[in-house]
Amino acid sequence: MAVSDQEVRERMDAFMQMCRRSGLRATHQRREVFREVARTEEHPDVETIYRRVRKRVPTVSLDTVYRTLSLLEEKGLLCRLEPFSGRARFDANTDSHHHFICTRCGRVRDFASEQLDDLSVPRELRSWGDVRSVHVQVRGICAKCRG
Amino acid sequence: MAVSDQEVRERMDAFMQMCRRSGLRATHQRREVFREVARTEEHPDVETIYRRVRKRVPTVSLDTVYRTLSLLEEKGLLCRLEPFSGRARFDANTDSHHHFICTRCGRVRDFASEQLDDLSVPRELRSWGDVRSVHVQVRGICAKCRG
DNA sequence: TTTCTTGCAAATTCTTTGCAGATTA
DNA sequence: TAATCTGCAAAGAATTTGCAAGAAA
Repeated sequence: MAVSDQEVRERMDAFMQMCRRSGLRATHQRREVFREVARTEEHPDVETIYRRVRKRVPTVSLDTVYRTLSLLEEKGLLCRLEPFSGRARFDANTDSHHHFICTRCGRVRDFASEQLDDLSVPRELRSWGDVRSVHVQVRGICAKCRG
Repeated sequence: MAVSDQEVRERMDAFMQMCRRSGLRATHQRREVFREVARTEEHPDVETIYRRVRKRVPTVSLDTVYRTLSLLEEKGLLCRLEPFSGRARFDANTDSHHHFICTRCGRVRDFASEQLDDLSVPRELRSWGDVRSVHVQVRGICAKCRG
């Protein structure tokens, strides 16, 4: 679950570089927010990150954590697990199918594929738990947005 | 984008059957909420469903739409596009990777797979837009939850 | 200094809940 | 009738924003 020291160092370097390139300030708060996400593979939520950062930066505020995470996402240093989930969206198609998602407008289009349905996933997964289903998410820019 | 009349009819039948089996009432409101999701492939959000249902059931309230959608999801008649997105979660791994998600506890575990990275998606997708990346989401019950 | 950043507090947005009256089987 | 549903209004959770004070180049 923990990321190697080596890897964390590389990620921190990438962060410092990004700041220099973008003319942003690598403040104490920003460094510690990024470090908390960079050092783990457990994909913490905002509240968790906030709680952990506060141990080292007791005065940090929750909205700074939010602002920093948005910034880091925008700069490509991290991404959110479900990027298009501002509001709940529903699907009455209960057959197995997959999704093409336009990363610009958020539109989602279904597609079916027998080939993708019986995709074989790495053997190691079996020791992690019972696999119930496999969903493929294809991301890109839709024809409408491409213009 | 529109679902065939035949398919819509079948979905409505499944809904009526579910109500009977579960001892739930197939009220006007519930029927129209389900119909709105069942008749389209565009995956509408709650507000959109509400707006459309109101055309036929002007007195329906937003919270009834919410309650009905939860109920329908629970009964397996529909599902939400991003089921695990109560709060935002972050990932500092910018290399291509995939996710195993436990549908019980929500824990997410990364895995890499060259084979999955160059998955070939159906040809038809190319006409929908530029494909940028492919993410595989494996859902199941993790070893810890299985007990 | 001068621009960028932070913390506070309040606002927004999305979703859920308690309750009394209306509705359905 | 008897249990279930609905609409209303208010509460709750997650996230965003305006602003004045504070920190970094």
